[in-house]
Amino acid sequence: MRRVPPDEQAWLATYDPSQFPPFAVTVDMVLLTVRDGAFSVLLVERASHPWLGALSLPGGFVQAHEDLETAAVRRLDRETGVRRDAAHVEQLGAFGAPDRDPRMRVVSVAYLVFAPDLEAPQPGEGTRSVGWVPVDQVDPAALAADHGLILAAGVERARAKLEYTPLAAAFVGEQFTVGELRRVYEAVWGHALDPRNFHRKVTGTPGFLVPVGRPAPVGPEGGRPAALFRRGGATSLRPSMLRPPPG
Amino acid sequence: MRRVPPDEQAWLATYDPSQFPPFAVTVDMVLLTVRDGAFSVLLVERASHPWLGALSLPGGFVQAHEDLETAAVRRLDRETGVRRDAAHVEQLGAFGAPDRDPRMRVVSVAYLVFAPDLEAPQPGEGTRSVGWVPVDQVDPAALAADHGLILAAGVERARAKLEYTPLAAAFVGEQFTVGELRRVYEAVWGHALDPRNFHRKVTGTPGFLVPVGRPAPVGPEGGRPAALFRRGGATSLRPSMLRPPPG
DNA sequence: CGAATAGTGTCTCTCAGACAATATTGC
DNA sequence: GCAATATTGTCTGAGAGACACTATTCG
Repeated sequence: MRRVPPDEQAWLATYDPSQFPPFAVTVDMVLLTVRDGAFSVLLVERASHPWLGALSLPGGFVQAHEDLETAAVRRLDRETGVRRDAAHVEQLGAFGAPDRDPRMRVVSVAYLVFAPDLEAPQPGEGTRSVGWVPVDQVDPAALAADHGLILAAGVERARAKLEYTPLAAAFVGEQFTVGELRRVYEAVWGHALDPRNFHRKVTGTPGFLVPVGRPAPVGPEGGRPAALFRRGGATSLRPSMLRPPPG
Repeated sequence: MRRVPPDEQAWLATYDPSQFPPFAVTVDMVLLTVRDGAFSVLLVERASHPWLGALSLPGGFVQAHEDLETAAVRRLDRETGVRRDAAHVEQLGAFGAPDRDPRMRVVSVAYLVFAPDLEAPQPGEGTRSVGWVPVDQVDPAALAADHGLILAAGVERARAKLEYTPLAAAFVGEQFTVGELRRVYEAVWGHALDPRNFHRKVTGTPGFLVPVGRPAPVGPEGGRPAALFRRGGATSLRPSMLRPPPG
């Protein structure tokens, strides 16, 4: 990759890596979905020390030669069955308070994942069980390490991103109706939205939705069949969706 | 801090930290300012291997028991003379490609800092010189390690944050005029803004600006003296400032 | 038919962009 | 006065929120 100059090669040969404080690096994932109308996060129950028995975000140690996002996606697939191309993955940030792990100095790089509602994920190694929990029913203080802090950051980031990106579509399937998309916004923001204004807004924003020929099957509640859409190519929404003020 | 259960104490006593891949953790800073109308970044010339002589972002290794942000702020003060309370500091993200440093596996946590225009900063230890460079005159490929990537992320984050936060005020002094604030937006976005519409927008946004009694001294160009303002208490701008479309 | 959901149209108010006009300084 | 910057005001068009109304299905 980079050409190493000769004098630097000589210097590297005399270099002692142990002069720097050793850290371990982990990845933790805030995997979010909308499930039965509830904005929910995937939590696992730890089957080993430390925090044996506590709920935590899925994650684990980064291998020596592994890219950070690769490490996150590898665990995503193995522990939850979520494939990378079926979800949105972005880095949330680094969390590295000195006392966040009793074993040693650990910096965790957190990843935020938006996924459609999935089949019940399978527990992976080192975890006892796994399941979706509505985010407003999670007790942040009960989570392992600083995972309450990481979860709060992920939830707030998700709520903000729905405003100015088309990422709400990452929470629904390949094809979806305007009503399904609206229920994503309502679940994430915890606010009812006017179906008529919402319809006008999303169908009128260029690049957000692409019409699919066929109509959707009628839902269990009856009603007129809705048109089906796919995600458009837009990466940002201008002007953005407006989140109702809290209250 | 956390109460450690007895069985976990026993387990900790048998725990071997060396079973996890060792990493070094650094902090790098994207320190931005507006200087003579140019959106600029602080770069240092490395005085040691690796990348001897190359330009890089200021930064360094995190100490064993040091918080990440503390490590960043400590270097900010020591290498540039910028005090924490005079600037805006936020985490930009973690950069950890396996081959980004030839010495060993290093994960860098990047911090983004907005500061007013400062006196010429002093070179610190391990750096030969230090100076402000307009961001559009930086060759990203010429920077050490992946600092071109980190810089690009910081610049884009800064441009976006001016839209929906009052952080532009972090680039000017304690007291400032509407014209000074407008020139910050123009420098960061690279777009001329209408002074009259800008004035109406910022003075009409609650919590953005607080009037100070006195008027500002007249500048070198003459003209009517401008009113002075301080930052208001707002943390976000709703509705946001609108960045003109690129082009 | 009524209930439920989908979709269109209409009105009003806010606000951004364009730009005229006035205010206050230095020269 | 003239040049330069600050500040206020006015018009117009885009768009958000409220909400009446029509369309299409199930039972």
